[in-house]
Order: sequence, then structure tokens, then C-alpha cells
Amino acid sequence: MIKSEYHHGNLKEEFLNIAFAFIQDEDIEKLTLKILADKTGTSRSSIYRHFSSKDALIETMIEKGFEQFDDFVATALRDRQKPLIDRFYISGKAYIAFAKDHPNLYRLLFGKKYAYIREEKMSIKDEDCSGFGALKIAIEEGQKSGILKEDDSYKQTIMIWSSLHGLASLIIDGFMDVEALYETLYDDLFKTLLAGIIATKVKILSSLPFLEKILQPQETQ
Amino acid sequence: MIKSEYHHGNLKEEFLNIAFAFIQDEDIEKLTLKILADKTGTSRSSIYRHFSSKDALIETMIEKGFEQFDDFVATALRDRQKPLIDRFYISGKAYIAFAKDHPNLYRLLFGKKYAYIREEKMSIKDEDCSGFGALKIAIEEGQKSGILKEDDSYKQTIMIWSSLHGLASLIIDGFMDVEALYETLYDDLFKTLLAGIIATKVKILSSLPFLEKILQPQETQ
DNA sequence: ATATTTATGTTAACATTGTCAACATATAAA
DNA sequence: TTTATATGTTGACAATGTTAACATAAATAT
Repeated sequence: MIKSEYHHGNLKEEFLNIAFAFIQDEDIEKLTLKILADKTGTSRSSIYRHFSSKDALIETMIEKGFEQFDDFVATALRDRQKPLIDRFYISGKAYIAFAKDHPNLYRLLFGKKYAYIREEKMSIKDEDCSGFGALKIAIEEGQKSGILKEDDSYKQTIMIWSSLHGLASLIIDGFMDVEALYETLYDDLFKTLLAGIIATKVKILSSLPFLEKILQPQETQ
Repeated sequence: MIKSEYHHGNLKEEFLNIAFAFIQDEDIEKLTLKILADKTGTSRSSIYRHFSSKDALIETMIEKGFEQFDDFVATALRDRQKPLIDRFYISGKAYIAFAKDHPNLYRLLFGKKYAYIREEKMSIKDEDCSGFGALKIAIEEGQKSGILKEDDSYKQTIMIWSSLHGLASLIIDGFMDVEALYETLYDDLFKTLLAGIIATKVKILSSLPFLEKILQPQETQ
């Protein structure tokens, strides 16, 4: 493929790369077609040869973003080598870390504006590839093995997810000084939520020392 | 005050009223100066006689919005007639209700874009008037009276707030079908969070029947 | 009362935005 | 070699927030 002055050669991917690099630092709202044009050395309207609109580019970003997110968050959940409780802990921490490391992308994925894309990507249908589905499956695994209380797994998944989402959102949206406390907050939240779904009569394994107390059959402290 | 053709008379307030009415149905992003102009029968730039910019109008909305929010959410928290646990329950439910009833306003108040306004309004300084401060005070009240475990009240406040914020956000931002389940979810979340902060050896009062189980000194179930 | 100042609204212009039609050129296919 | 397709440019469009220059009503001073 000869490098020509006129044809760029790989514009579509470069648009996406530039856009992802951009939201690493700035909100997606600030991204303009002019910025994309300038950084690629093309004109403002060249994007329309590759995306039907600016929104279509963003929609593609969201789809790719969810793949990144799901990989990063759900991989630990699926690792059957580790104790289930540890997988929850690690995966939840990865969730927060992802939001902290990519706040603008996280907001894009879980904000209101493009909720319709999320619905497609996170739908229950693809339980094994979405992070949400992976959590639900892990919860069901815990119920079957007796580690977790029998309950509506969908409801429990949402409850845990919502708490993670809340903590992540407060951190990245600059709510008071949550960020300074987030590690302790995460541990506290994890313990509390775990205590809410865990079965009490079963001996449960974890390699995480700080969890020992709640993992022993409960006594009034 | 004579009604003139040229001078409107009460434009500033009317701009705010129209803007609040607008975000009852649509996102703040969709509000334009043209809309404000048309609805008041003035020109697009008349707003600049009352606000230094469009953002300044929105900032005023946020300040007023927080007053609404704090009133709606924190009033129950301060009502010392009721048992403390019930106040938590009612106030948390009001939090969710506010978000559900005014999703665009809620997003405006707790989103990233105008976080700097929130910092002023919610600062620790005015503990008695902000909803956040009221929750913190109520938690401290619970600790002093022995109902709640001794712990860092600021940290606990954030933990509870973040869970509420997470549930509210998932509901209003269209995350799967959370809205359909939210009442059950709220009750479950409340019980779980309460179990995490409650003192176990004290007899605690509530007029809420469904809380009885966790309010009795815990036994393995 | 009259004159002056201040408050409030209008008009016209600006740069910036996303978008599109008409055109241009490079690559691929016939 | 011709034709078709893919990809990029140019120039225009309406809509946006904003500002300067102007207009008029209301408040204040004389």
C-alpha cells in the first residue's frame, strides 16, 4: 500500500485511536470533528466516509469500550483456580480501578446518553461475555456450592453492581474527597455486601486475611 | 408595576422557572438560549442581562436544586420523634424518590460537570443544612446512643451515600431493568447496609415490621 | 417637572459546531 | 484501458453561545 498524499489509508482506526486517547484526558463532550480532523491531517468532514455521524463514532467507542471493560473486570471472576470470595473481591476492585483509570470512558459506558448501546452489549443474552453476566453467573455458582444464600441472583447482581457503580461514580465525579478514602471504603463496602449475601453455616475459603472475621460462622462480636 | 411591551418585568425568575420545567422532561444539555427566549417572548441574548452566561444560569439552578434536594431528603433525618432507624429508611427512600422524580435535576446535581458547585453547597461546613451533613449527624447520633457501631462517621456516611447514589443512578440512567425492581432492591440494600453499621447487642426500636429480623440480636439463621 | 443615570431588552454580527451536497482523486474491478 | 468504488476536500447550511452597539423603560437626582 503506497502512501499517498490524498488518501490516508487507515483513517477509521486512527479516528478511534485518537478519540480514545482524547477521552483519557478530557470528557467526550469536548471532542470535536475539528480535533479529529487536525490530528489526522484531514478535513472536518472526512469522518463521514467512515461513520454516519459523530454519534456513530462514539457508539463504536462504547462497543469497544465495553470489551475492554468486560475483559478487565470479569476475567478475575471467571478464574476458577481462586476461591470464589477472592474472585469477587479482586473483580470488584478491578471495577473501581477501571473507573479511576478511565473516568471519561466509564462515564460514557454507564451514563444516560448512550444507554441504548449498553442495553445491547450488556443484555442478559450474552451472559458469558458481559461483566454483568459474569457476576451473575459467579453468584449463582456461589449459591449452588452453598457459599452464598439462596436468593434471586439477578437481584443480588444488581445490588452489588449498584454499590460498585455508586462508589466508582462518587470517586470519578469528584464527590467530596471520596478518592482519598476509596481503598478503605471499598474494603468496608465489600465486607458489608458480602455479609449480606453469604451463607452463615458454611466454612468458606479465602486467601485474603482481612476477610477472616466475616468468613467464620458469625458470632455476636 | 406597569406591564410594558419592552420590559418583561421578571425575566430572571422566569428563566429559572422555565429551565426547571424544562429539565423535568429533558436533559439540561438540550436546553438552549433560543428555547428560553421563545418561551419568554424575548430575544436570544436577553439572558445576559440577568446571568453572565448560560452556565451561570445552570449554576443558579444547581444551588436552588440542592435546597430542594436537601429539604426533601434530610427533613425525615432530622425528625427526632421517629426511631432513628426509621429515619434512615424513610430518608433513603426519599433520596431514591427524588432521583426518580427529577432524574435530570439529580444528574445535574451529582454529575461531574458542575462538581465545583456541589463542593461549595455540600461542604462539611454547613452540616446542618446539607443532606450529606444531616446524614453524618444522624449517624453520629446513632453511635452516641449505642445503636450504631463506633466507627469513622464520615467514612460511613460516604459508604451509605455511595450505595444510594449507585442505586439511584442505575434507575435513572436506564441500567437494565433496575427500575422495575427498585423497591425490593432498596429494602435489600437498606437491610444489608444497616447490618453493616448496627450495634448488635442493643435493643433497637423501629416501627417498620420488615426490619424486625435484623434488629433483634443476631443469631445464625 | 425635567434631566440624568441605570436597568433591561434588541439587533446584528462572530466563531464554532455537526452535517451535507458537489466535486476530486486514488484504488479496485471489469 | 475503461469503469466503478472508496475515500478525501471544498464550500455551504442552520444552530449554538456570546458580544458590541444600540434602544427604551424605570429609577434617581436636580
